[in-house]
Amino acid sequence: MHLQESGEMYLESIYVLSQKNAKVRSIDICDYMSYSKPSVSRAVGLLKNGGFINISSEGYITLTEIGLATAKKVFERHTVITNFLQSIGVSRETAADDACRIEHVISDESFNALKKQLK
Amino acid sequence: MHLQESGEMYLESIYVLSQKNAKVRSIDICDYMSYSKPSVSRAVGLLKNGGFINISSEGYITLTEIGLATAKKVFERHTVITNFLQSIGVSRETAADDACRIEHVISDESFNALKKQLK
DNA sequence: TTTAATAGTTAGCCTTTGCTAACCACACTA
DNA sequence: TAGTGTGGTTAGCAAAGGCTAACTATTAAA
Repeated sequence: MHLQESGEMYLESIYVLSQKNAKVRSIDICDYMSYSKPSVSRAVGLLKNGGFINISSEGYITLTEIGLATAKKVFERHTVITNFLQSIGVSRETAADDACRIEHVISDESFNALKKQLK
Repeated sequence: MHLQESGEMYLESIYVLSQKNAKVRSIDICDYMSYSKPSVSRAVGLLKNGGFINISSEGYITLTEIGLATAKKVFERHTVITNFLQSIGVSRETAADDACRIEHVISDESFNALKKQLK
């Protein structure tokens, strides 16, 4: 199942939230992403159908193996791109904002080249 | 009037086409972008309404001042990003493909940093 | 016990931007 | 004159992905 840019953002957010919160619910995603409850509700349903997350009966969200792998990949891109941009003089804030958008559209080849550059 | 990513792509295409063809019609954009006639017809109408292009009675499309400025800006981004990616070892083809998407989402700040890097 | 807050869902709207089907207008040719 | 090709438009569908309004269910507090 192919994941849209927005799906990647949701997975990344869930990953980040689960790094610091232990329990992640839809409402936490709403707060984190500043999206409405219905938007998150639908997205979460799609991610569940796609096999990227599991939802417990109490509403707690966990990443599946494939969901975690995807989230980690996107998150790594985010980190590397942010760091790279900062390394060439871009401000922390702008670097993070741009990384947020570039992470979804950059190819593996270019990403790896950027990563190499960073070392 | 704010321009969507797709609007930028159309303007850039019109700019590129007008560099080598003297006369640009909607059908040329169809061929160049591999979009259907109705898609291009609507996009062209929107760009005209937005004041980015003019259309002669014979159907020839020209960029207005603001349209040209926008197109040039996007095109410069495309060129700089492509060159930058190639300069760090990315293949010509992938660099161009990635530039095509990154050019629409990168901030001025990051773009200028990349450009500086290229010198 | 009734009320209020919190979490989530359902229904349905809106925009963007691609598409096909079908049509119009014009020019050229058999 | 009828048919054909070319360029463009209109009507309307579809998918993504945001939104609000309104509902349900559960828990907590007055």
